[in-house]
Amino acid sequence: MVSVDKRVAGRPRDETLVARRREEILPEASLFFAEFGYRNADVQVLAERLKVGKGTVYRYFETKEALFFASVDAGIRRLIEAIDIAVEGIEDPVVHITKAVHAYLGFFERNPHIVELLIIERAEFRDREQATYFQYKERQHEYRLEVFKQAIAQGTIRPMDPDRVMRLFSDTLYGVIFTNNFSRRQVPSEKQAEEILDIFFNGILRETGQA
Amino acid sequence: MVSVDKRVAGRPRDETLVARRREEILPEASLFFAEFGYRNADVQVLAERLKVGKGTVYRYFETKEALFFASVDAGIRRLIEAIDIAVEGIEDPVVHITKAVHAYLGFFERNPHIVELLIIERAEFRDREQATYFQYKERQHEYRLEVFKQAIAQGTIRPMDPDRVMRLFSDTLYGVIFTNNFSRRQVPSEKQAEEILDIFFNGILRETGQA
Amino acid sequence: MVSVDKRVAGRPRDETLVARRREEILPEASLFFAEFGYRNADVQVLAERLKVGKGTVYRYFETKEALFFASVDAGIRRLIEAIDIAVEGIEDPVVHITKAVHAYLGFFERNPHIVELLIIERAEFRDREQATYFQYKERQHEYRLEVFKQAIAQGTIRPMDPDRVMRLFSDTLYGVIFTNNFSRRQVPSEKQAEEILDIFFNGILRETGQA
Amino acid sequence: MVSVDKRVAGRPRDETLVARRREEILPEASLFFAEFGYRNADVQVLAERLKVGKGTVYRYFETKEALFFASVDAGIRRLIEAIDIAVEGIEDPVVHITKAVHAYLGFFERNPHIVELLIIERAEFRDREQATYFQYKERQHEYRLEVFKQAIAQGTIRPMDPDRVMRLFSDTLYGVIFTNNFSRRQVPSEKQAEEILDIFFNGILRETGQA
DNA sequence: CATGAATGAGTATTCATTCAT
DNA sequence: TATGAATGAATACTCATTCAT
Repeated sequence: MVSVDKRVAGRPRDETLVARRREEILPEASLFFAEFGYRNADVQVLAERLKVGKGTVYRYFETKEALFFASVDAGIRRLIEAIDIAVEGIEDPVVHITKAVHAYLGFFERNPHIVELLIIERAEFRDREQATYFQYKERQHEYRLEVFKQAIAQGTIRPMDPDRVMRLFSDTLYGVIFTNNFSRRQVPSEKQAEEILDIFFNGILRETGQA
Repeated sequence: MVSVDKRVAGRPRDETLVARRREEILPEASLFFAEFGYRNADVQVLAERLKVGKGTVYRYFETKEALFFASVDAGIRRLIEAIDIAVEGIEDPVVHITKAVHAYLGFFERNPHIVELLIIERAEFRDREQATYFQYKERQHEYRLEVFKQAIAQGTIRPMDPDRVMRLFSDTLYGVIFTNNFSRRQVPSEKQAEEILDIFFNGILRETGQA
Repeated sequence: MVSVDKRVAGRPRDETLVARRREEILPEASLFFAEFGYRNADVQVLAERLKVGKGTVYRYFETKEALFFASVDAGIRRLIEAIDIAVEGIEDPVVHITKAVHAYLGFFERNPHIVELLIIERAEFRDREQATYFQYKERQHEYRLEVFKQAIAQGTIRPMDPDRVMRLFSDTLYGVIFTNNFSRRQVPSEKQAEEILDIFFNGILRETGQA
Repeated sequence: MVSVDKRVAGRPRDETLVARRREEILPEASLFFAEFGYRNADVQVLAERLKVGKGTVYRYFETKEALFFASVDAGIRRLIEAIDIAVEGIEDPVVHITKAVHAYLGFFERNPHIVELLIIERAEFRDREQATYFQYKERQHEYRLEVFKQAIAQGTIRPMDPDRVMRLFSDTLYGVIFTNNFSRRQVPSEKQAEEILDIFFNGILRETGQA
């Protein structure tokens, strides 16, 4: 991730430049799309914010669309990273899940504009096979699933379909970040995470038993 | 100069026509926006589908934007209605909630394109104070909240903040319909509702007790 | 001009109706075009003002263009009439001219919107062979010219080309009504007429004699 | 992240280009509006005549309206210039006036389309406080008035209100150029100027006295 | 490499006119 | 005859993308 500067001989390798420029452009582009949406976002304006020529943006990203996807992509990658770091080395499944939920909500609390990108992607590119977010999610799926399976195996979680539990977890989180964004709620992510976990873990009925 | 003010009748103005035409246009418009998104939706194309002139569409809806909002609006109203009918007269809070969840998911199973409209509204009109969906939700809020309070009062639901429970419920459902839509999941709504309710009511941990 | 009501037998003759309706529509149409210009004038709006259906307007005037020309035409005809009445039976050429100038300016003082029509006609229909105004003017030309010739013959006016004098007279008046309109001057027409006649008759130089 | 703010120059911004392009576009635009009027003038067509893309026109003029006003403006400025040059350094008021009248009529003889622009401006933008022409005229007013006052003071022009004389002069000229344009008269401007001056200076009556 | 000038496809909206009732 | 619902041609303006400098 950190590009080592191979400036050994006379001319720095282009490879580096391209990567560097892209890294410079993307964060601004994310904020930019989040602010204006896709269609209303004028590349000229982005170029001005970046203090570069419009042509330069196009030099590093083939099309506006590619730039947008790269922005979403970078956001998702950072989300995955944040979660990975949070759960790194955690053995206990319940703690694992807890940490993951906190990391997820915390990430979007710190990067609210990334939610916008997800919405925009879906709204503008309705026919893409799978939105970026879900592509990544699929890749993480097996790994995360393991945690649930483990918890069930060790009896912490009652016997249920791990897949559906996991799906519901992630749907809920997804719904929460959307709704936070839509309604401009200001609940601290820490507190929100605890509430969610409480209900998910313990249910809402007094007599635990059956629905 | 000399002439009776009210002359021969001419074609009488059909007072119900406006309402009728709008009813004819809206369902098609909903599908249309859901298919193309807002910006990519060419009113000309909608007119062709409706087999009317473009001017006719504009005769009944001031602008494309107004048409879009009317489409979203109609969708939400139908959702609210569907839920209201489902819970009508149900006294028991748990049954009430159960019915509502089924109605909600069932509605979007039958009207998947309405999810698209919600997404599009948010993506295109990011600065609207509150998206249509949430405006309606707020209105229903107090009423739905009562159900949770009742359930807590009668001891069915353990003592918790009814507001946050309700929020989480609705966030989850919201996340579920979005995710269903995004990932084109084909889980029957009935089954999905049951899963959600099971987890919400009972939690996922075997030993109920600790957070 | 005053349509006699031939309502003798059962059904009134259509001829009358057509004329009557046109007479009802024209004055309103004149004001209407003067207010909005030609392109910005929406026939629908005119119809509303007249409290008739849009189709009715089209029943009596083939096209919007025809309606506009008819409006201009009616205005010009009224101008000519006003002048004719003013100079009727006046023998003395100087008095004749004086009366005509007063009548001309007085007419446009009372009917300022007709100036607008002249301007609009020219602006919108730049390629018409001769604007309505000038068609009428040509017809009056010979007759008015006679007055000048007479005045020259009898020595009141010094020997000059009667045609050019007359043209300049009319150009000046034309310029005056335009400028009055443009600059929204509020000089009473009586006074303005006198000023013009003073200068035209006597010139501005102290020593009268040669150019 | 590490990068010098000012990178390789790239294509330098040509500061004079904007001015140059506007100069190139305006004359064609003037002819174009004069030919079609405002509403009938399709910017696409203008672009074709200029052999540039439509976007280029819009790059240098915000809107069609702005382009039109700029055209009128440029015309008027050239008129004022032409007159200023003609009267430069002329002391004698009568000669001054004479030169000015010649310059005025000569200008419109050479630039007949500018008359059209004045008419169009009035017809299309009826509610503008003061048409461009009159804005400029006001600015020149005081200066021109001085000439008349001088002539009266030195006794060349008989005692009269200098303001009304000047107004009538300019109204007449205005009427003349309009009428020339409308009726497509082909009188050489030199001759026309002389005629006007003859009548204005000397009047038309044989016995000079007063009306 | 970097730039920004040029381009033209794409689209909402208006309104004169028609014609069924 | 009177009406007004329906129509679709017409057009300003935006902005992604290209490419000469």
